[in-house]
Amino acid sequence: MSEIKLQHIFTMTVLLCRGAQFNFIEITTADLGKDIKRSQQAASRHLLDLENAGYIERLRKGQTFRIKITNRGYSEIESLYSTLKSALESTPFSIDFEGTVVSGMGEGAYYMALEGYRKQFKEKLGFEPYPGTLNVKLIDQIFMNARREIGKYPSVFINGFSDNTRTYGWVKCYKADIKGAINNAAALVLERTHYDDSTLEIIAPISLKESIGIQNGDKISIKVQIDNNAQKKCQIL
Amino acid sequence: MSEIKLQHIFTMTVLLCRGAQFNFIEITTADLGKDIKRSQQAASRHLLDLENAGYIERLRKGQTFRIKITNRGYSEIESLYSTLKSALESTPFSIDFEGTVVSGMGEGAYYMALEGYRKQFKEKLGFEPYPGTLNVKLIDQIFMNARREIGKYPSVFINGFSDNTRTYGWVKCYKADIKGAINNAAALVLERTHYDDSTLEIIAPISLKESIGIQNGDKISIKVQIDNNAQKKCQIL
DNA sequence: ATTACTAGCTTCCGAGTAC
DNA sequence: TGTACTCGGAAGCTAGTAA
Repeated sequence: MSEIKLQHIFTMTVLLCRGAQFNFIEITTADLGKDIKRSQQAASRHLLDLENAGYIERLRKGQTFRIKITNRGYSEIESLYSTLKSALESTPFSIDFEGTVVSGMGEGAYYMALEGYRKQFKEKLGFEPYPGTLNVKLIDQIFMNARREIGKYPSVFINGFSDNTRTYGWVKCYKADIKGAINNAAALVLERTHYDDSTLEIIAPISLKESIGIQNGDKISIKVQIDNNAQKKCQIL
Repeated sequence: MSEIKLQHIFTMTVLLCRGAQFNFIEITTADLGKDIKRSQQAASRHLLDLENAGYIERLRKGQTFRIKITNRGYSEIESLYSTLKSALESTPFSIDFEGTVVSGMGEGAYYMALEGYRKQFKEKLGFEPYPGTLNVKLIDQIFMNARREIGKYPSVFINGFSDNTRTYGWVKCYKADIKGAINNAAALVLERTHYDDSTLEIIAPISLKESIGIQNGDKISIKVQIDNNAQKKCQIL
């Protein structure tokens, strides 16, 4: 963990921006104060502190100073940067849900059986889903809020299609684990659904109810993965 | 610029690491306090402040809270991260020198004329140097310190060689600009040199003394470039 | 167990000003 | 001009403790 004081972060950043990693740069405490949005006196204080801590080196040149960041000073700011970087870039991009298994209306099985969907599922998810969705009734308001949000994130996108009689909407799929059971299921966000935000629909290569022994009324935990890299794009928007 | 208070940076970072960007996470103020190396009370204060600022959302669950970072809160920490990132990754990796042109000992011209060097210069630097080095006497202690350091950084490396009579040392080249004159010169660090750290040797495709009209005794400014990407490797060592 | 209020102390800042 | 000292006040922290 970084030992540098929080108050000195911007001061070091400004010095870095001006090239003080390699050069003794000329900067007055008044200018520095402006850049860090503090008074001249505060900037002067910071420089004294940083010098005492061995994070910067100063050389007198008449009335002014020339300043260079030491290797130690650079390591400190780099370490802080790394901490932030890992927090922002390596966070577990997943959303956890808890709910109880409920009986579907048979609709899931009907849609899963349609060739227009089956082909795409196999191609894009890598498995042919067991015909039928596992419907999970979410047990808390926070899960419902999250349920509403997952659709915003990058997904495996299953296109809608139409046959002779009607059109079928698109489906967004998110890789999902069911804790204590399988790790290659998928959570669905449907263009047209019969459920509200309190229900999460899950598909898997196998029958979850039969093979894992999940029954209606059982409580289960589901971890929905969100694409880590695609995430960044999402946040910039 | 980020509006988030400095004191809250670590608090937000810890929340982020625990997945609070997507989930309402459970964390007690005591645990949070430990992670940010502050008291339980300070952590409690931070959460109150962050909540008021609209950077986090909290839901009561009995005696404890569940916490999620808002979009606004995420933007704030991201903005701070960007500031640091640009300071660390986009700094101008160059070292500035000032000195006066001095007369060489004719040695430079001799070495530049050797086929063993000329071939490599042409191949690796992209130009055949004018036979003769421009010798710059550095005018300040800080430039001599920097002169001693440049050899540590990644360079265009010219291998040494030997002919029938003797061996010749390696040469490290660094892209360099001469302010107000040309921008495709190179500063040299020699394995075996006749000068101490107070002299910088420069080569260029043309005769700097003739074509630019630089004369002995003139004061010149030189900017030596350091490879930006290679830099990171260097710092880890 | 928790969260968070209060009191008191320390750190940090800005203004005035010496040099 | 510059830097940096002193002083008063604000901000932030800890410990004690209420709820």
